[in-house]
Amino acid sequence: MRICVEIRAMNASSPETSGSAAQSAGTATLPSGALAAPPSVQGAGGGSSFGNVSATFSPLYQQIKSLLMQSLEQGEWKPGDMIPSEVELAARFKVSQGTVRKAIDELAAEQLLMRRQGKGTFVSTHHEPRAQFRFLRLVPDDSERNYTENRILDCKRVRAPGEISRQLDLKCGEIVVQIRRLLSFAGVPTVLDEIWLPGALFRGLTAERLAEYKGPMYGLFESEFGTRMIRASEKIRALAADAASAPVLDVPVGTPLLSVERVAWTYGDRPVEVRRGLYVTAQHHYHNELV
Amino acid sequence: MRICVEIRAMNASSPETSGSAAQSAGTATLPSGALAAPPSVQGAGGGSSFGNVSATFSPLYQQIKSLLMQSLEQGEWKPGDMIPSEVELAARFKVSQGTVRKAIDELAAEQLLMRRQGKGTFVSTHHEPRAQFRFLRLVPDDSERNYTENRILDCKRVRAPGEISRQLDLKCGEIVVQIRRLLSFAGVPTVLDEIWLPGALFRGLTAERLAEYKGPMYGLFESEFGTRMIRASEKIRALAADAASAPVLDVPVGTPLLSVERVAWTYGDRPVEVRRGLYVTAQHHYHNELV
DNA sequence: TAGTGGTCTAGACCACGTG
DNA sequence: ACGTGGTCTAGACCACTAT
Repeated sequence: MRICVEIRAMNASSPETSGSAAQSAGTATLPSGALAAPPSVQGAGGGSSFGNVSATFSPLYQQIKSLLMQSLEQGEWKPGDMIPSEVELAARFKVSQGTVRKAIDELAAEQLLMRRQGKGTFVSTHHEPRAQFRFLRLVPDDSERNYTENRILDCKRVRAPGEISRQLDLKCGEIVVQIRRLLSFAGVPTVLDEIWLPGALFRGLTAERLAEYKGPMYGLFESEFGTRMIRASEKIRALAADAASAPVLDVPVGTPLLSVERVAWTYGDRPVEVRRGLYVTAQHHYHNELV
Repeated sequence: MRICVEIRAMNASSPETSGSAAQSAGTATLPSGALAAPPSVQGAGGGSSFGNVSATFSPLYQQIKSLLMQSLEQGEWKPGDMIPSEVELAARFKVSQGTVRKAIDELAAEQLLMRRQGKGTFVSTHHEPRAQFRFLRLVPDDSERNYTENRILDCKRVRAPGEISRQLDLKCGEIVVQIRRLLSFAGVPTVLDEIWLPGALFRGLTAERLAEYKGPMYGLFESEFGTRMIRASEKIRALAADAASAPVLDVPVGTPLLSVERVAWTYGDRPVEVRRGLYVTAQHHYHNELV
């Protein structure tokens, strides 16, 4: 099904330089076929030289950004893929390259795209080494960050506890995948995670699948389940190790631990993961940059 | 003393549109007087249509950014001030408005400047309400963030301990101001901070001065001591309250606390504060957004 | 109405990576 | 040599704010 996409709420006209015959861009309207995707363009119409409606104004580049985001979400370009060049996209959307550029700039700032000069613009992926520690802010006090030993303790499907279903926007009692896993650094148990994922999105996710997978967990989610984590929020507290966690982390009961509660979102601001971690901070710390 | 500033390592030429007589920008060289400030421009020279030296290439807008940063650092525009308009700056630096814009964009992203449509571009300040909680990431679990009770426990000048002098890039044994203060939320002691500042930069800083000052501490530093914190880095751990901190925070010895060690920088990547905080996270949490 | 930042265009050239 | 993103320019118009 192809739907006519109406971009361009209002628009600047072309430069009328002294004596030069620059072709007019005027108030064009993207005719169709630019994208086989449902439209999501807001903004009232308006001419280039008369009535302008200032309510619900959305810049062109924001509309382009939305369209690009849709293409990403719908998998027109997969993680790791190169997307069309700026010139191509400009032609597709019937806007200038500069406008496409500004849309891509924002998507790159949000880490959804990666620009590489001379090569192209690529869809980000959790598989590239750079992304390895994008969400794990725990770093060793002295050494470099190195690879991790990941032990899956548990993986089962359960009815979502109230708090979890609320955070995942699920109906009460819906099925979630519940994972427990232990991360060790240089043989030292350091991170005990408990993870909840919407069952509907992660059919076929088992402890075996998790255990045999080499690489970051978000990479697995992205490649095998088509769910890409693009943003997260964490709440951090200090907590004493209890009888359940202490033996797993190999610390005495009562040891102060970092409690890190994360919610992760995918496209469209949909929460798709709740993760509660307990971090041993004897040889590590949670790093944060304030700007 | 006025020094000739050599901007513009290499440069694009003007558009030679069909038949139009656009004036050439060519390979201009900022003659002088653009700014009464020491130059800091790197980048080798080069013509517009021959040999280009690719080593140490620095885009024009980065050079403009550096010059703007110098003006900020040297106080040509004070916190809260409006800086000259983009058009004015473009004229001053003999570049296009777009180039100035890109420089300002980056400075705004780094929170050094704030753009306000229709009004102008302003130097950020720690006094504006927005900046109040820019560096304090501890937020109440339930309620909104509200004002704070700030009690100065101590303020003295001491020889910097080894670790502190190292972090502040001071010579061993140099004098630092050491402050201890307690933050309470709704009457509940919550944050116990220990702060070290280079003594040379904070002459005249006393407990009285700190106590009587209403408003954020970084605001005081900015207004009264001309030192503006623009960036910080934190290391977070879980720690048990000890005999010294427990009574002040009104918690039992052994209570798990968040330990937050901050280093803050001013212009030129110079560290000017070390701060060690102990946070009670019974009713609060440290909030962090991952992107 | 004037001035500011914000958007958009069109075109030129540069730096980078690959053939 | 070619294609990609990156820089730079010049100019027009829009949105917002203050007067």
